[in-house]
Amino acid sequence: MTEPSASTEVTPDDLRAVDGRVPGRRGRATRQRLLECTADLLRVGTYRDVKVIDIARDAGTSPATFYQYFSDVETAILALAEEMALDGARLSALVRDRPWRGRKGYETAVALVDETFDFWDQHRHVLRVVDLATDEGDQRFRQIRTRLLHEVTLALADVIGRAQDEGRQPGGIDPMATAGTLVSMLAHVAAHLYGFEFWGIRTRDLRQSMARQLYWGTTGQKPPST
Amino acid sequence: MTEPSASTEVTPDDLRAVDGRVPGRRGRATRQRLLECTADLLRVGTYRDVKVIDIARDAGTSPATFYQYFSDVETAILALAEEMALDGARLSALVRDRPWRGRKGYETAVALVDETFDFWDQHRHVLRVVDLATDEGDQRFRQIRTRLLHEVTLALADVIGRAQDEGRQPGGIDPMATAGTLVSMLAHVAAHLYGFEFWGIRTRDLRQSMARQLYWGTTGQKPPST
DNA sequence: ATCGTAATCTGACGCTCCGTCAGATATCGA
DNA sequence: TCGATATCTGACGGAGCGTCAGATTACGAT
Repeated sequence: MTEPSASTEVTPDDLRAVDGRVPGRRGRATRQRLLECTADLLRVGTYRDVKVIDIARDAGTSPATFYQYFSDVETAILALAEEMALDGARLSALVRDRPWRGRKGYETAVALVDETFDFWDQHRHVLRVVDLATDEGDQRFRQIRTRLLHEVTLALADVIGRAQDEGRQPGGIDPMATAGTLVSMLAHVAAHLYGFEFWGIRTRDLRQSMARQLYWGTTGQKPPST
Repeated sequence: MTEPSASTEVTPDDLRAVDGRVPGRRGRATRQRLLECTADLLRVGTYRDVKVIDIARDAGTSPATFYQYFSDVETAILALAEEMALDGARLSALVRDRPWRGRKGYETAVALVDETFDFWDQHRHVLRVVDLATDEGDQRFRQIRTRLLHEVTLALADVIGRAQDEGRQPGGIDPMATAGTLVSMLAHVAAHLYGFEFWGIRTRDLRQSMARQLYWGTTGQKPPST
C-alpha cells in the first residue's frame, strides 16, 4: 500500500522472489499460473475478497509460494495490469494510423469506439482495480493507467492540433485538454456499458453518440448525418 | 457480497441490528459515529484495508457493536453512499433550473462542470467504492449510482429533446444516449482531475473543454468563442 | 546415469481480524 | 425507585496473513 519496488515484468532484473534471485523456467511458470488464478478470482469475485490462500489453492500450490513471487495481492494485480497495458497499444495505433478527415474520419471515430469497447470488455476486471488504486493514490497503478490513456490522448491531441493549424478548429482551445476529455468519455462509457443498458440505452446508440462527439471534438467538423 | 437486505436509511423500518428492532436515540448516535469513522478511514487509507476492528476502535466501541448496525464494511459504505446520493440532487436541479440557450446556456454548462467537480471532490472516497462495487455487479451500489447519474442524464436528455423539436439538433440521435455519454464525460473527468494535472493539463482548460462539449452536445449549437 | 548445487516449494507457527454469542450495563417511562 | 428494554462488550473458534527453516526438485557437470 505504501511503496513500489520498481518494475515487475519483462526486466529480468529484480522480480523479488527468493532474496532477489532471477527465476528460472519452473519459477516463471509458477508465477504465471499464480497470475492466471488471480485474474480468474478477480473475474468471478470482488477485489476485497481475493485472498492469497485461494489463489494458492487454485494454482495447486501453497501460500508461501505466492509470497515468493508477489509481496501481496495488490502487487500480483499490478503485474496483471502491466500485461494489460501492453495490449493497449492497439488503441493509440488506431488513432495514429487512420485518416481523420471527411467520411473516412468519421469511420475512424467509430472504429476507435469499437476498439475501446472491446478492450474494456476484455480487461474490465483488472481495469476496475487500476481505477480504484489510482484514485487511492497508488503511484504504481497511476503510472500504468497513464501509460495506457496518455498515448491515446497524445495521438488525439495531435489530430486536434492539425485541425487547428488548418483553421478548422478554434485556436483558443487546448488540444490536450480536449483530447483528455474525449478519452475520458470513451473510458467511462466503455467501463459502464452494462450500466447504460440497465437504463435502456442501446449500445449501438452510445456508439453513435460517442463517435459523433469524438469526430466533432477532434476535427471541429459536423459529423456526416447518419 | 451477495445480497441486499432492503433499505438502510431514513426508513426506520428494519435497520438490521438487534434482531430487527428499531434503534433509539443512543443507537442512532452510535451508528452515525461508526459511519463517520468509516468515512475517515476511507479517506486516509485504501478500501481493501478498512477493517471493522479499526472502525470500532476509532469510534470508541467494540467490533461487536459494529455488527449490531452493519453486516459488514461494505454495508456501512453503502449507507455512506446513500447519504451522498441525497446531496446529488443539486446537480440535476442545476440542469433543470437554468437556461440552455445562447450565452446564458453556455454559462449553465460551465456551472454544471463546476458543480460536478465540487461534488466529486467532496465525495470521491465514497464514489470510488461505489464505482468498483457497481462494476463488480453489486446491485445495491448500482442502484445508488443510477439514482445519482440518471437524474442528471434525464434532465440533459430533456434539453436535447427540446433542441431537436426546435430543429437545432438532428432528429436521428438518441437524446438519452447522448446525455449519457456527456454525463459519463463529466463523471470521469471529475473523478480523475488529479490525474489530468499529473499530465500537465490545467483544470481550467478541462473546464472549458467540458463546457464546450456539453453545450454542443446538448444544444447542437457552436459554443460562443472564448 | 549419478551427483552436487542451486532453485523451488512447503509445513508449521504466531499473529491479526472476523463474526457470533451470552451476559453485563445503560436508559427510560411509570 | 424499579423493571423492561435498548445497547454494549468480553471472549471465543475460525480464517487468512506473512515468515521462517527445512524438504523437495531440476539440471548441468562429470
